[in-house]
Amino acid sequence: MRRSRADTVKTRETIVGAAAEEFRRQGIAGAGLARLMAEAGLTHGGFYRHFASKDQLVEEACHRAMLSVSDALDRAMSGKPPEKALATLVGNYLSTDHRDRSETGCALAALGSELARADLKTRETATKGFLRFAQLIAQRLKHLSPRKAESEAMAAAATMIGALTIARIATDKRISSSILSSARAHLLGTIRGRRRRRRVAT
Amino acid sequence: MRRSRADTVKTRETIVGAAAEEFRRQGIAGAGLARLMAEAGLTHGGFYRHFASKDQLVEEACHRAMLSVSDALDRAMSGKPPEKALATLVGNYLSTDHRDRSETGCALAALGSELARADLKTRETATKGFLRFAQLIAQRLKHLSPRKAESEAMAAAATMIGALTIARIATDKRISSSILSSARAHLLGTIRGRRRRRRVAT
DNA sequence: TGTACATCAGTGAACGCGCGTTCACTGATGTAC
DNA sequence: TGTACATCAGTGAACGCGCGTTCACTGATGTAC
Repeated sequence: MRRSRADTVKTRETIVGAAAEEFRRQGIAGAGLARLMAEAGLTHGGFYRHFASKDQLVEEACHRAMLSVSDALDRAMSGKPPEKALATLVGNYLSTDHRDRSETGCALAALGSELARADLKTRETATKGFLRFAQLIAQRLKHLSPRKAESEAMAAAATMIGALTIARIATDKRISSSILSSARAHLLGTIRGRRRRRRVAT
Repeated sequence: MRRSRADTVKTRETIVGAAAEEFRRQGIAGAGLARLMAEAGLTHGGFYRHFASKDQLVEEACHRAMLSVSDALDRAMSGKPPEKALATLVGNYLSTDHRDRSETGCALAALGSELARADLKTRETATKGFLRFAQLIAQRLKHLSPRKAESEAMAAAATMIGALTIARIATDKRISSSILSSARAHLLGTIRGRRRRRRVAT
């Protein structure tokens, strides 16, 4: 039966939320609409009252997932000085916790290779999410020119996404952890290392 | 009708080769056995004379794909001094050519997030491929201790895989290219930069 | 404010489709004498 | 070396299944008077 406008909005949010988790857990192709709707407490028939297609849900779920992760990282860094903030970001992103909870983590790491084959709108959303992620880093690289900071931030973001993806592929926990810690060490080295070396030089 | 033993071996190779391309092109879930067998010049019914399941083909195709890429990189570097060799590797891997031809490129970038959900054997094969890739780098970081070289090589490999994956998501060519060039600049900077800075210091 | 009617969120059955997998069948290859 | 038979690579139809999507139906909500 018909629901109130407020309920309708809430239902839609619930579906997007369930999708954002399910896609990151099972992959886009691996997550079926029927199961996903059931997880949102609904039957699958009602899906098309809210969305034109699965692709549209993918785009919105991707958007939601990206925002929630970069917001969480932003919050974790808030108030901290640049170097500490970056260490926090790197530590949080490249944690075993993040690795073991892909359903609430970074969509680019959870869905990267599938997103490359997604439709245009979804890819644009994912790209914007990546740029926002890179910007969280860039704005804290104060010792670099804006251009160089943007470039270094993109590389750092790519390192984190790649390392998390590979750490999830590895079945051997020791190897998986060493991938994460190698990336952490490298990134912290490029943040702090520059400064320390400069001090030695002068 | 029955084929000669030599033909049987050749057919199997053809299927694995077609699969290695098709999986990287369409994704693992997106590549169907019927189409894949047709591409190998066969009907789908004969598939199970060669493989126990799709999963087994995924594992073998992944293995083949990884070997062909690291062999190609190894060949491109052969005979070159370490620093030049690394620059070649980085330049080849992070090229627009590699980005635009995922079907013959690195399986970790083309299938990363799907491999994280693949079966155990496939994930082990993919992990070994990653470690081999990292080793191609590590053995050329002669100015570092073996342990540090391994760690830095893993981080560099993760950077390349992540950057290529994101470059394939971006629909805007300018953004896509700037992701590749940012990662290239960063990696070449960590190879050459260290040395230059050390000279300044001493 | 109360009544009559249109709207539409959600249900559950059904659609066609392509998937991975199985199977009876074929005829050339491989084996045994 | 030649013959008789077993093997099995490849074919093409068929299996059940879950997929995304559609639809007739329901009844509470929203709207118009």
